[in-house]
Amino acid sequence: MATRGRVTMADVADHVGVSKATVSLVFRQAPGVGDDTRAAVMAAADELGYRVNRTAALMTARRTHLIGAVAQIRNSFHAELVEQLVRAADAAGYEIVLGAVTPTHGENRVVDTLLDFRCEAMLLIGTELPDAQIGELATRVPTVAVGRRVGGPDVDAVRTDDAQGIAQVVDHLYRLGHRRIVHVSGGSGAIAADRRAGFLRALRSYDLAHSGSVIESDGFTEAAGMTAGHSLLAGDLPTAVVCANDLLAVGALDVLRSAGVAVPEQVSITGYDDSPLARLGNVALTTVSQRPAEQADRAIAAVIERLDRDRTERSTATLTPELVVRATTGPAQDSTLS
Amino acid sequence: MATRGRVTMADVADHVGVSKATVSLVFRQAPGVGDDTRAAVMAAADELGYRVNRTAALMTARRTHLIGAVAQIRNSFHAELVEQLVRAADAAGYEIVLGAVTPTHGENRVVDTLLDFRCEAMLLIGTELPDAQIGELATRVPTVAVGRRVGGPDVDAVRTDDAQGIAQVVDHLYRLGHRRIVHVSGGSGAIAADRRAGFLRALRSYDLAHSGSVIESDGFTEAAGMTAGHSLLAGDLPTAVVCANDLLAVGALDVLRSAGVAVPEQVSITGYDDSPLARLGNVALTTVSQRPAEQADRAIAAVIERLDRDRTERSTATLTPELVVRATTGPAQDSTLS
DNA sequence: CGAGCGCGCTAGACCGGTTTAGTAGACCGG
DNA sequence: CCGGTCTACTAAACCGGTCTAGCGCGCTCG
Repeated sequence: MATRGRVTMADVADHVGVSKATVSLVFRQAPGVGDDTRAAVMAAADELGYRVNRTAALMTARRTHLIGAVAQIRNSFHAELVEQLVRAADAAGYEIVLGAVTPTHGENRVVDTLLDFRCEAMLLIGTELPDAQIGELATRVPTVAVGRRVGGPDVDAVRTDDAQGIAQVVDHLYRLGHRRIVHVSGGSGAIAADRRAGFLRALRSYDLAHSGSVIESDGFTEAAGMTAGHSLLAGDLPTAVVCANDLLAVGALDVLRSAGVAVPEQVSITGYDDSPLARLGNVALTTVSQRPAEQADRAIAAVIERLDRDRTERSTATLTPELVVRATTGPAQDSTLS
Repeated sequence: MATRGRVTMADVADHVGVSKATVSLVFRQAPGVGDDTRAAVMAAADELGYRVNRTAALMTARRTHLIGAVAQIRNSFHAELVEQLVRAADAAGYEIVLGAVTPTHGENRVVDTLLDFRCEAMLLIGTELPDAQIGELATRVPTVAVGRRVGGPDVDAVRTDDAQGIAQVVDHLYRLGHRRIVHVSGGSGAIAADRRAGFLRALRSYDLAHSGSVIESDGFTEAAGMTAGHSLLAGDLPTAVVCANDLLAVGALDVLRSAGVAVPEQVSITGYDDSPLARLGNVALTTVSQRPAEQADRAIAAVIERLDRDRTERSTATLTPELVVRATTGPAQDSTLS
């Protein structure tokens, strides 16, 4: 049944009649072993069912080739990004160790666990940790914040330009004739702040600051979006609602439609992330793509430059997000043009 | 910057003037250390910034208290289950190591990686691996298949009764007057097979076998659901469509609605999993809950019985799934009652 | 008052690899 | 025939913990 006495390197060595060191060399494809010996070792390993013990190997090896990724797997955009990271890391000869942030397991806890696994670098996806903590982490291990602006001299950042993304949305709506535009914000985190600021700036650039407003919500969730939807209904309906992410948009969309508001005829709604959710036919949300594949490539590249090429200066990559127009936006209805 | 010379247990021991062993005892909260010594060690560790090296600890310790979980994080039902597993494992003093199955990282690869991390048990969520492979894995390490029926004497299984869940759906539809019911299957895996069989059996029990049929699809994805939707449109529309999971249902729903088919007025549609997706207001899918919290509790319990209580006989738990009626099912439209 | 016990602590082996320093033998030019 | 270099391989130290056996000491109890 269960192989209690695991097969070890010494077993293989004995079986072939060579030393542990030789077996080690063979398994790391290191040079300096004759072809026949190599073959004999492989054969014996095969026969005995030997597998290198990763844990033991990690102990002495200076390198682990492990990269930690912290993500909220419930968020489908995060899930997609993780898939891309796995792909990109794989291509570079690294492995992603995934830490799932859940209601019961906060980011700090997850980071600690990943450090315990001796990850050589850390990718923080959509993190809401304070800058100071990220900075401190970065002194221990190369750290890349994905999807968010971050301070600190040692922290790399890969993100799309949220302000620009929101500006694209506002521009799109403006061209459709919208003038009274409301932003549903995503709470108090750094990402929400960037998007809110981008929204306000875009409004000003169109001289719409007087006719726009912001609804604060308490997070990037569908529930928060529903609450925001109710606030919208309670007041004077705008012609367009710019939500800070897709989940918020879906929540708001739901409440408005249930209340008999036609979308996009009466009110246009937009999201952010282009998550798989937004792509669903029944949702078909106009949104902004954060280019997960490119972000993943950049993030892995940043890690590798530090790990394998001794880069020490900070690196930041800001990609241009991409507006994805779907079915929740349309021409403003007899807008009260100024 | 980076602390090259990591602080080790010996450093802490020297600093306090005790032995390595004592420091080890303190950090494992083991008994046999005086309160003052304990405090002194903690203080020194704190001062030096010491953290136990998990990798080293894993090497000798017979126990790792790690449980591997293999999941497709893109599937929001899986993501939810993982969250529950993390919670349940935490409560039992274990930690979940999450392996993400992605298009580029198959289940086998993920399992190998998790074994390398010396997980003491393995949870396979919605696995599509062949029974033989699962059985072989189970001889190495306690294994629980979550959400699927599985053979093999050593493999524990926690699942909901898919046949019964589908039967509940069919019953619900029957009471609404539906007679011509089509099943959209989820491919060739074990889970899809169970649901298909359950559907056919339910039809027979209502003597509807002649008026029902099955559309085969190539997986549990939205894309497959869309393909199925097109097949439906190409033929004689049934009054109800029972999909093998929520993603399929959402895909089919999308295609049908785009084609002008009213749901649920003209055709009722159901899913399976009660994933967060199904709960979205705009989707509001009638579906079947697989009780993720309970399944997680049982799965962890099964693991713990093997690990901590030496159970060796196989254990299977089959929970009763729960029909969740939402907005995609309604009375059959002037059904062609026999 | 001495044997017996439990507590607090320690020395040193050990886990399963990697790595370093070094050896034995083949080969080669002079 | 000798010194030198290269190749194939090995012994032993080492990584940073855990664990076992055991030791000294103060207490209790007959």
